[in-house]
Amino acid sequence: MENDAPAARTPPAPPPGDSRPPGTSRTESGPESSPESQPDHPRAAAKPSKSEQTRSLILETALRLFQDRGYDKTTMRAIATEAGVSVGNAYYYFESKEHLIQGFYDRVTNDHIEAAQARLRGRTDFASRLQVTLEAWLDAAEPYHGFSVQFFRNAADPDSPLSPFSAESYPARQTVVDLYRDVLAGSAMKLDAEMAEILPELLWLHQMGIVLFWVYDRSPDSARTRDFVRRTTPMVARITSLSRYKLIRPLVRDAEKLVRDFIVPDGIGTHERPPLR
Amino acid sequence: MENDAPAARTPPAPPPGDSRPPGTSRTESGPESSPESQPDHPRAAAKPSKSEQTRSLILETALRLFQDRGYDKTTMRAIATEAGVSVGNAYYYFESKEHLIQGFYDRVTNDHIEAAQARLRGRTDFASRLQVTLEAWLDAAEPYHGFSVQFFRNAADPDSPLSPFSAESYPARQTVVDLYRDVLAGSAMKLDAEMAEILPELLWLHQMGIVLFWVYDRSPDSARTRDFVRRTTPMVARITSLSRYKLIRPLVRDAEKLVRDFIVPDGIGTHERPPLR
DNA sequence: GGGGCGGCTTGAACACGTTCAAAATCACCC
DNA sequence: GGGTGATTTTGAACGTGTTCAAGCCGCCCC
Repeated sequence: MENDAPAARTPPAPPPGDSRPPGTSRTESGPESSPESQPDHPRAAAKPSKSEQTRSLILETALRLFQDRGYDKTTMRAIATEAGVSVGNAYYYFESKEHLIQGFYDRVTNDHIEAAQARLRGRTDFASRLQVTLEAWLDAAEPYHGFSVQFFRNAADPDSPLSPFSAESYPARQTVVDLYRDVLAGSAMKLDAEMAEILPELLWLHQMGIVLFWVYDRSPDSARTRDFVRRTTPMVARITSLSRYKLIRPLVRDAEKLVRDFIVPDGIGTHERPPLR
Repeated sequence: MENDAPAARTPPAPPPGDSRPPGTSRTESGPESSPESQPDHPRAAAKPSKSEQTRSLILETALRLFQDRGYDKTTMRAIATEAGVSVGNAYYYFESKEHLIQGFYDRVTNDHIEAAQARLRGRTDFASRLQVTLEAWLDAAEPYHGFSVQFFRNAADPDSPLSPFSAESYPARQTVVDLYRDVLAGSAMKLDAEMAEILPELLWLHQMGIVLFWVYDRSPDSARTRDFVRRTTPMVARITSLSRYKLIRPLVRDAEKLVRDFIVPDGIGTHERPPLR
């Protein structure tokens, strides 16, 4: 939407450098997440610059209102007013209303990883590790089930920067893939080296599938999804374990190639799709 | 969205009866498609009432503009102007801009069914029947690949009437399920009677999966999706054939129950399965 | 102090989807 | 023809997401 043909009225160009104000890594500035872009002060616990304060104030307010009134009924004006800033200011920190949802996603991801790691400690059975990891996600996401649909509407658009396959989503995605790498590594399961490299990504995809299921699930407390996880995890584990055998590996490779093809590389921008025909 | 809390400003009630103006069956009134829903006047070839003319004029215009400029860049004002009517008039016939997309979907569905039936004639091998059916869909949909994303954004919202699982989508969905019933019935494959009842729905779901893949597929002429279909169809056929065996059937039943749970029942008449053709 | 300079903030203005009360047109009967 | 009620059509107005030119503020250097 932003790199479409200009709206014919936009004169010069974007004011802030190119995209994001400072201190704006996609994965929320959790206590000790991966010191990604700028490993400036790995120690300095909190240096909430004025800018960062404003940013998170807006985000907090938005998420609160989203939960209270739902996404659609929360206007940007309301968010701004409630946060005590101007609309324009909200847009200075977030490219669009939808980008605020990314905040929710980042938060869930962080909570998930933390909770999962706690539950994984001491467990070595792979199926069990996989199951607790997925359940940890469900627990982390449950409070936001109400407007998760909004998030998924964007996920369905491969062009949206909010799509889990997008380049912009790369850091967040990688964090989760790493989690699954750990789920595998910490298990007693024997694995081929190449498969150990490939499987985490596929397990991430599997989680995406579960999430899709969950979005559609209306049962109280997402009981149906939980049931689904409980029942299918052993199957997935079995398949994973089969990847040891030469016979199966090519299949796994194919699957991985497939995923990789859909992930838009962290390179030049979006394949501008011409207006068709 | 329409049955949320009222907008507090809408005084009495909707002006047109309850929902749709006359002559507005969901499956498009193609020139000589299958005289489906109402075989009232099997003869009267065309009685395009003024109302119906206006409606289809608007739809045609919209679809044309969508193809020319893309969905986002086509404004309701542009559609109305181009069609020579007022914006309000467009809204008289279509609840929203997104509902216009339903027109595209209906059209593709009709084209698909027609093409599939032609290609099915003479074929008895199930795998082959399945494959040509899916390929027929790809061919029918290709011209609209450009804005298929738009359609799928809504599909991702279980609440949207545009979701393939919605009650409003019931007729269109049923038409396709019937097609798959035929794909099965016309094949040489032996089937358990109960499975024959259940499988068409699952094959429909399978098609939805392919569609999802296709939406994301950027390869020229959707080559990757075609490849995918070619490679996975035999597998699906094998699984289908396995449903003959007692051991597998419960699994199929489970899968079907799952689908059924997500499909929102058609308002009043719970799940009546209408006479199949 | 003054003069930049760059990050931050503002709010009016814009474009677009959508609504609605009123007007126009049609259908039908006396 | 004329009346009457339904159907269709109109376009101004509204609310919302988004943009942008202009202003503000803190900081550094002379």
